Amino acid sequence: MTVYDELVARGLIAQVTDEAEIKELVNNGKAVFYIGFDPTADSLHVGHFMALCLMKRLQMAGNKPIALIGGGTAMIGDPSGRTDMRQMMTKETIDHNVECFKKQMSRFIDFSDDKALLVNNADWLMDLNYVEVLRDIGPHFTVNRMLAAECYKQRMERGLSFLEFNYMIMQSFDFYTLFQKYGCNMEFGGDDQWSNMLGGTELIRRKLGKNAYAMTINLLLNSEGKKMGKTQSGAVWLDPNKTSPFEFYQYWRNVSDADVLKCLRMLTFLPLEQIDEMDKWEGSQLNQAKEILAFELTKLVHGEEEAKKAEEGAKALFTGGGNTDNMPTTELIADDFKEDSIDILSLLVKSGLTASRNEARRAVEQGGVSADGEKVTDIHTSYSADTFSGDGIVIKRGKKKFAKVVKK
RNA sequence: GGAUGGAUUCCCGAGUGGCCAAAGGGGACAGACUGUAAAUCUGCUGCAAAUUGCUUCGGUGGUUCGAAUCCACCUCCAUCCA
Repeated sequence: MTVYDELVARGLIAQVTDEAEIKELVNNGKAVFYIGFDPTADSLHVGHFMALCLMKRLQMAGNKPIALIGGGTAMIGDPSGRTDMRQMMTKETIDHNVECFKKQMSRFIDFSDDKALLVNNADWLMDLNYVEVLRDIGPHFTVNRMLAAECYKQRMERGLSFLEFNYMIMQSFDFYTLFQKYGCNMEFGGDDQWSNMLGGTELIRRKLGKNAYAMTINLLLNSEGKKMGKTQSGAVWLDPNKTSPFEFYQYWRNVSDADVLKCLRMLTFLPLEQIDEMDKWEGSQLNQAKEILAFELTKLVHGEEEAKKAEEGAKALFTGGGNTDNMPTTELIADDFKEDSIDILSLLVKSGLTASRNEARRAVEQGGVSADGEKVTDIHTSYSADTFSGDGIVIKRGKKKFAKVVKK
């Protein structure tokens, strides 16, 4: 099976500019392609992860990836797919984020021996001269066409600033620059980037009279049509300090039935035959597929050791037995105790299981809290300091949130 | 620059002097049912020393016994006109 066919089979490809040509390039390792990542946060998230996987797949097939970090474009802010204007970011924040991105990326993509490139568009965007750019690039874009672009449509009603309007031009300029500098002939990106990417291919055709190609990856949507990789508290991050390997594992362990197979296909490197086999599974058997998905992804992102720990931890909590070593642990110090004991509400807040005492109170009143397997029914329950010596006790809030509390 | 309308809790949105910690919906959280799924039903959703107290309706000041609600100024947003 060729790489291209595999990408199709995995449901990754959304739109392409010229299928025949792209197939030819990609399958024969002749593509030099780039994917842009705007450093809007200090960690990559699941959406980026998908793009990185795609890079890896294509790199394994002999193509050369260029990871572009948008240190310059982040100064503008991409309006695509957004209903509100982005918060403007300071130069310092962006620089910091760029560093974080670089570190994380090098864990996935092999940049050694020129096998892949890592570039920052701040290097060529920041010193541009306004009038020169206008004269150089401006004539090749018409406002009419730009306004017709899908990515601006929803913003037409709510207002689109001139700043953001220019994003497409900046991104097109990136492609144009990479094409000349590195012979980059293809751009990949999320499907919401389609219009921005076409801007680049058009610019290259008009300025240089050469063909360049673009291909978009399907966004990872769940069965309800919402972007995956988001939780109530924000994105699922790849940085273990922002989303612990355990939480990461749990996120995938808990995807809905309808989404497991799609995730396996799009995100993991498991052979398609094996995934097709799982496609036949039904009902509770799908839980196994979810375990595989969670394990595989945690392994890719955090390494095998962490993946095993997360899996063990999960088993310990949900199926009983096992060890609790890897559970998030809170240490209590002497000051936390009043008259040598601590009440359940304080305990819940201390361990981060609830945000406030009010929330803790509610959780207890609704029967959602237990300590060492015993349901707590009284909000005045308190525990003596001795309880926490040794292995401490395990507090459970709801079905899926646990914390171990020990005395320091 | 001018005219008009607007800013309410996580989001949408009602409230136009006391009965307002603020309707309704969404989301989130918890319980039941389950498979750590979905759907459904129920509860719940500012904070705390908790039959009470404190902080919150864009900002700052004012009127009033009492202000999300009235007045003044300011900031921001939308629509129309330039």
